[in-house]
Amino acid sequence: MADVARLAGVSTMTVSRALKKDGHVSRETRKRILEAVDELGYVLDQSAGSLSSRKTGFVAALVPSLNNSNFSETARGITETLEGTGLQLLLGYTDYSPDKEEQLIQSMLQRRPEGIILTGGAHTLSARRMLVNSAIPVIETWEIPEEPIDSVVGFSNSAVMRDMVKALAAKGYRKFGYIGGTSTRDTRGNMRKIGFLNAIKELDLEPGRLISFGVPPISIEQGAQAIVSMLERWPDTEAVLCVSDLSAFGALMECQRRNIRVPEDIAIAGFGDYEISAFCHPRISTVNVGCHDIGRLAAEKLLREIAGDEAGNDELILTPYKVLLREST
Amino acid sequence: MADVARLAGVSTMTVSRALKKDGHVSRETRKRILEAVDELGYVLDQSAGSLSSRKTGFVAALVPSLNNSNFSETARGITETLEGTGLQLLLGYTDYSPDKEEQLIQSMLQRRPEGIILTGGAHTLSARRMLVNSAIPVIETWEIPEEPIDSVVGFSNSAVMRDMVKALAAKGYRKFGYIGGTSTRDTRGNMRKIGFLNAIKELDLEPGRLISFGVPPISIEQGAQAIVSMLERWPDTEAVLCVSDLSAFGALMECQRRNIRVPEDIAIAGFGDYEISAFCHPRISTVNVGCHDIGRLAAEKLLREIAGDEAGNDELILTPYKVLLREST
DNA sequence: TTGAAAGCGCTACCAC
DNA sequence: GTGGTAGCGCTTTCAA
Repeated sequence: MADVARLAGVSTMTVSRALKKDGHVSRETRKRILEAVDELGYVLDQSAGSLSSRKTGFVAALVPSLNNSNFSETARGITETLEGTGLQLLLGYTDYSPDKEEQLIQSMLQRRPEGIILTGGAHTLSARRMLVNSAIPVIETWEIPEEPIDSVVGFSNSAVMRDMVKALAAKGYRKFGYIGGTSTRDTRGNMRKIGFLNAIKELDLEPGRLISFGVPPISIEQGAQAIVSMLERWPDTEAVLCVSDLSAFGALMECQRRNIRVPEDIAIAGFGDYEISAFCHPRISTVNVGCHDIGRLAAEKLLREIAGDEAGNDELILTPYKVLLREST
Repeated sequence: MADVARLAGVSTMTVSRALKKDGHVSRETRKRILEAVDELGYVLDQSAGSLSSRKTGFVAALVPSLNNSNFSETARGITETLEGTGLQLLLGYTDYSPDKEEQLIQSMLQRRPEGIILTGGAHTLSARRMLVNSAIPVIETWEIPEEPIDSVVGFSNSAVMRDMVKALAAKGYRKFGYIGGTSTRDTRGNMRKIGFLNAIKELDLEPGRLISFGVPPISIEQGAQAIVSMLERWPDTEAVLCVSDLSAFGALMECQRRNIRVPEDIAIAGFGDYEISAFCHPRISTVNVGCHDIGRLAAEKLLREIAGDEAGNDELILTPYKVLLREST
């Protein structure tokens, strides 16, 4: 920067101002400076700037996984909302592990982000402590934690599944099965299973018929394998709910391979409203939980807190969801 | 850090050393320091450390998009390889736009990454200049640029499509159609189309039958719409190649809806070997280009260049691909 | 509108 | 194994 200043015949301070949008610098001084910048191929060093201004321009976001999951939509919502704000997203993958989350939180906080967006409300004690100590806004998403750290953008995963069971029961189905992952670490998956079980109990239907298969996020292939297990153990199952659309799709395709008609022989429903469910044949019933909006709303709330407009106001933003009944049920 | 040093009764320098893995600090001094760190809830400030050590610990990677695309696999390969190296990934989405890429490169370089991974070889002049000026290792991926900036990890998109056409021609298909996106900005998509056309010419088959539909990455729905156009204009088409598996899947499902048999009435092939293609019914013929490996190899090469082992040695790493013929052809 | 001085929080370097 | 000093490249603050 000193080189640029010298070439333009000004002080570094003036260069610094010229490089910001708001800087009060005369038109022609700025022009001279920008020419010098261009000639030298100078690129501002933000790490130095951050240290001095005590604003890093970072925002951290932690998701369980990005591949084949709804969280990629949420991440996109965050990214799009941050675009143009000058904030850079630091993205981390927890792989559904609280320990890995803790480790990521620590390394993210070393970068001094101005805010952080988390998935879910299950964190290690140490992680909670670091977050509180950091004194930056924290947004938890995708569920409703019992003890939120700060603000929340989410919905009740159990209520969603309960609604789906009821919607299908209203169509006459009585013998329900559920396909989910094996891990207890996927708290959202667990809540969905609980919602399923509660609905079965409320409706006084036959319990049981739970197949756990694969580590979240469970794949198409695992959905296919799970439906085979399901039909071996309980051949008279009438409707199967899956923890996600991908497993539902795997189950559907496996049925087609085995000439099991969907929905005549068995109904299949998923979760997440992936594009695949809307265009496969038959189309899969599912739930749209507004993944993209969760990201957008979380980022917007974070921006407001960072701006100081709503600092410290812990808000619970409930996001809407919609059960979509389609040809597969 | 001064607070920690005071509490532990040492200098800040010793605290700094204790907080690195390699620091030469006595067992008990380190213990005392870590206790002080814990008591005060101190978290190291890496932006200050970066400024001083002139190592930011950042690596930048730019991909066209993450949602429903092979690039999410590549990003995962990069992330996994970087894990445990202490390097933090800065991820950016160019949306297939060279201008947006240029803008992202500029903002990434302000963070002083120690290396950068790009998708493709088409960059604006200004972007190329910034990259060269930055003097950090640059890895271009997913294609073979005519004028690489530095090292490359990729394959020939046109050769892949040519091979696919030939594999299908060997099975007896003669009247080929191609479904791709409308944008000229997706250079990989363009190269695939060129490979398709070249193969048709080499085999002396009937030309034409190109449907362009939608902005990349083209969706399942757009694949469905495209096959409808294709069959309206050229009802006797025998085999359709799609720019990606998602569009192939959309085309396949649309055929099922219209009771057009695949592959008896028409054969369909995709690109990318998405999980969906291996498990839908019928399974879709496609090409596996090792998306995950591209990410892994690019990150590994970058790490070697950053370590200085291979600094400045511009390498071309050709990644293998494999045509997979399945039930849909 | 511009400049000078001070210092952000850490680590490189060298001394002990 | 440990500490003192200097300084990374910028922005804040205050003065002109």
